[in-house]
Amino acid sequence: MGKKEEIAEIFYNIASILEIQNVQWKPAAYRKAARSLESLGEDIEDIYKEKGIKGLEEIPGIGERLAKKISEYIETGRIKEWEKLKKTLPSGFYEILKIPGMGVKKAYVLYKKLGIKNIKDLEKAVRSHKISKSGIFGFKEKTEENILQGLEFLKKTGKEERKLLSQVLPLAQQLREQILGIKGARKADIAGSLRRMKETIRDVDMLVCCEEKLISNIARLPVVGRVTAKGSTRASIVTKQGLQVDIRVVPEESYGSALQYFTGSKEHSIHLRKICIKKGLKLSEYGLFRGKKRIAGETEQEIYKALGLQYPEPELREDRGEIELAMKNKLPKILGYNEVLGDLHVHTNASDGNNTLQELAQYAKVLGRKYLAICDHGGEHLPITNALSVKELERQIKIIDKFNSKSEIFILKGAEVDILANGSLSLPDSILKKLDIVMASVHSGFKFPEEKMTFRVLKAMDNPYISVLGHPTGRIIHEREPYKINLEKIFEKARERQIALEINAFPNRLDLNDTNVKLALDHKCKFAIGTDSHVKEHLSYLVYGIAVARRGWATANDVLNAWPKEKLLKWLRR
DNA sequence: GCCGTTTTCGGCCCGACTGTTTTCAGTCG
Repeated sequence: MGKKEEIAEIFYNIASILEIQNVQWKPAAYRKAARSLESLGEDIEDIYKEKGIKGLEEIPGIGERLAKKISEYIETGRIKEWEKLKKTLPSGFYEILKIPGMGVKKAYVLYKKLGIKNIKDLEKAVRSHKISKSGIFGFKEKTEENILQGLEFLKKTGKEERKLLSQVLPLAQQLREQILGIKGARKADIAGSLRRMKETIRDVDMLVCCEEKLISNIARLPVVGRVTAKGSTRASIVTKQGLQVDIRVVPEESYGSALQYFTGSKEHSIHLRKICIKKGLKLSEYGLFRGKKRIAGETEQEIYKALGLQYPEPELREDRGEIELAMKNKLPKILGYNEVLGDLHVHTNASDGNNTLQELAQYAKVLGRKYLAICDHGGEHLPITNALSVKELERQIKIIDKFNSKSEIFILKGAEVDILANGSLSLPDSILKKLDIVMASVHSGFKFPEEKMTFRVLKAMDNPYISVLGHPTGRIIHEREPYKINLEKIFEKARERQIALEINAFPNRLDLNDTNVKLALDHKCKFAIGTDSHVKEHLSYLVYGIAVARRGWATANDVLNAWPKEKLLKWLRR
């Protein structure tokens, strides 16, 4: 858990205590601040280090008071007010709140009436039916049963991390197809964070337009493992693969407003609703209303239009300034999923890949790619298996030239060279200058202190033959934190030296990530999307890199591989 | 406690489902 998650957890807990104390509004403010911290792209300590308290106050939902508390935590490792507040409740209390269905109110009643202080107490009380027998107002057998289910769920999934976008998207698309296959189902769409293509997903929101009675048929589909709730317009299911899906049945006339609402993000929707209130309108999942009259709702487009806003693509809806720009009709035209023509990071079996150049090229052609950059690892004595020596790379260059002379798909001659500890590269300039594209990446010394790491990468970027900085932060989702590096300095250098930043599309890398892409765009950097394929099937991961670019507000002009081959080669050969 | 093209004071998103007290509070998204 990083610093910002730690602070967010404290804020959530403070919100719980204030709610018990019946304090008005503050709990919501603390929760909003906590959510805001969790979704923060940058490192909270970096922000504080660079811009101080003022920088913290720029974070949405953080004002003067909370900024102070955050700085106190960063400086001293604790928040005095929290240390005082937390003594009012047993330390295990906050764990109980993580059980689905258990909120502050219920947990507090159980603590006060039955002395339940932690999850262990709770489980014991439930199993011995102490709660239902106690006669406490509002707690009977069904409540007990639900707590037990919640406990089981927490035990099973509590440690389970959010799933990768790539694991969820195909399953959700498959479920959507099955729903559309039910007789009488007119429309079905993925909403929620999955529609916004977030890098990780907790659960899926699915919208369906059909007769309400058909919800039972959906609950009986073969992919469905368990039904956890079912009403006339909503059902919650868990698929056999363990994916949580919330399904909502929506009438035709409010399909667009429902899609808008359930796509979120929550912050985007709340911001939108506030604008509505100012205009004397009301927006809900049932439509946009003036008084009782529905003035829009069938499509998302007509809702945004009625509010005087440009239509924002789902990937933009994070309340990161898109609403303000949409008001002024100044939203960027973000990169389209069909606009990327090639893949700029592919490995063959010459280094650590599994497929031959020919197999990769053929599969890329099937996927509609126009060009492909082969960037096998290069250099001797590397911590990377099978890196190519200068001789082997020279041989590969000849093979590619021969291949290109009689192939429809164009192969760029490239290499992924290693940035060594001192900032030098794993291959000499004499071979680099013979390549079309040189990607430089860090593959060792991930624990370097920030200054050493930044210096090392900056030094490597002074090499005249480097065209792309590979996976610039080194993070691997669920496995490895990004290494400490001053990205602002890297971005400045990248613009100065005209080096593109990779958006590595491999599903557990996605590096740069969305917020860093947006930051780099402020520095006017260019990007190269690459799948980092090691097997030909990986070539289809391109979509996840495009999603990151879109979420980072990049346009086709900002992304090298959205350019035609000639323009790309000209840029690379400057 | 945050926030500002009506406000530095006075607002703060909206609705479904659940269990239970059969009218509504709690929880969730």
